[in-house]
Amino acid sequence: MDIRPTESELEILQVIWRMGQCTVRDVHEILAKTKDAGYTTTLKLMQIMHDKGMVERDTTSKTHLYKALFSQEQAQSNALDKILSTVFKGSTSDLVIQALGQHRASKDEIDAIKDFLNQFDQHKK
Amino acid sequence: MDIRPTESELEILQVIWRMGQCTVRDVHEILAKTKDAGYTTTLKLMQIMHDKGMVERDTTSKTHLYKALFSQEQAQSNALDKILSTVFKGSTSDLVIQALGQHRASKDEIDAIKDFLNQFDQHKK
DNA sequence: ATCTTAATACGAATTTCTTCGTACAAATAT
DNA sequence: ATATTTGTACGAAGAAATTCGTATTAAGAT
Repeated sequence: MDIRPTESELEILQVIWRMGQCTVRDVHEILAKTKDAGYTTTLKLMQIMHDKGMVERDTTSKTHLYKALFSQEQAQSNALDKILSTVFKGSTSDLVIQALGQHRASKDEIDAIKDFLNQFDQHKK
Repeated sequence: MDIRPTESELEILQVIWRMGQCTVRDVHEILAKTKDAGYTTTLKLMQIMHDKGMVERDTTSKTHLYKALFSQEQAQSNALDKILSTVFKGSTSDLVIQALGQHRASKDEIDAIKDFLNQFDQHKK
C-alpha cells in the first residue's frame, strides 16, 4: 500500500491514531474546533481514505467505525524519507541538527537523544 | 512569500540550489535522467514558479537564467515545521530519534550531532 | 538569404484534492 | 405512527498541480 496521505487525510489520521477507532462524527467534531469544514466533507474524505485502503471500517451498525491501517510510526518514517530526499540531500545529520536548532528541545529531550546516540555507538563498535 | 513548493517544484529547486543559477534546459536535462517529462513541462513549471515569486529570472538574453528566491535552509525549516505538526505531534525528540534510528548515520555524523548537543547544553546553563 | 535548431509563451486537457449539496435510509423521539 | 434527527452514498463543482501541444520568435548554420 502506498502511504502518502494528503494534508487533509493527515488531519483525519491524527484523530484516528489518537482515538484508536472512531466515527466520522468524532473526527468531525475535533476538526471543527480548529477548522471550519462541513460534516459531509469529512465523511467524503474518510470514504475516499477507505477506497484508497488507508483505513478499514466496521459497518455492522449504521454508524461506521474507522481504524487506521498503518501506524503513525509508519507515516513518520515515510515523511522523513520524503523530506530527506527532497530538501536534505539525504543527510540525516543535517536534518537532525536543523531540527534541534530551530525547535528548542527540553533538557529531558536532549538527554534522551544523547542516550540514544550512545547506545548507537556501542552497536557500531 | 509563501514557501510551500510542491513536489515537482522541489525537484526543480534542488537543481537550482545545486547550480546556483541555471536555465530551463539545465534543469530539464538533469531531471530527465531519473524522470520522464517533456521539456515544455519543465518550462511551464519554472514559469509558474516565477509567477509565484519563488524564483527570479534574468531575461537579458534569449535563454533565461533562473535563481531561487529562498534558500534550501528555509525550505528545510519549513518542511520540518510541517511534518513536526502533522505526524510528530510536535515532538522534536521523537523526530530526531526516528531519523537516527531509521537512516544509519556515519560515525562522523554522530559526532557532529553530539558536538552540537553539547554546545546546546552550554547555552542553556 | 534561408533553413534549421532551440528557446519562450500560452492555452488547454488531465489528474488529484477538496468541498458541499441532495437523496435516501435508519434510529430515535413525540 | 409520524416526525425529526443522524447517518451514509454519491454526483458534481471548484481549485490546484501537472502535462503537453502548438505557435511564434531568436539565434545559429549553410
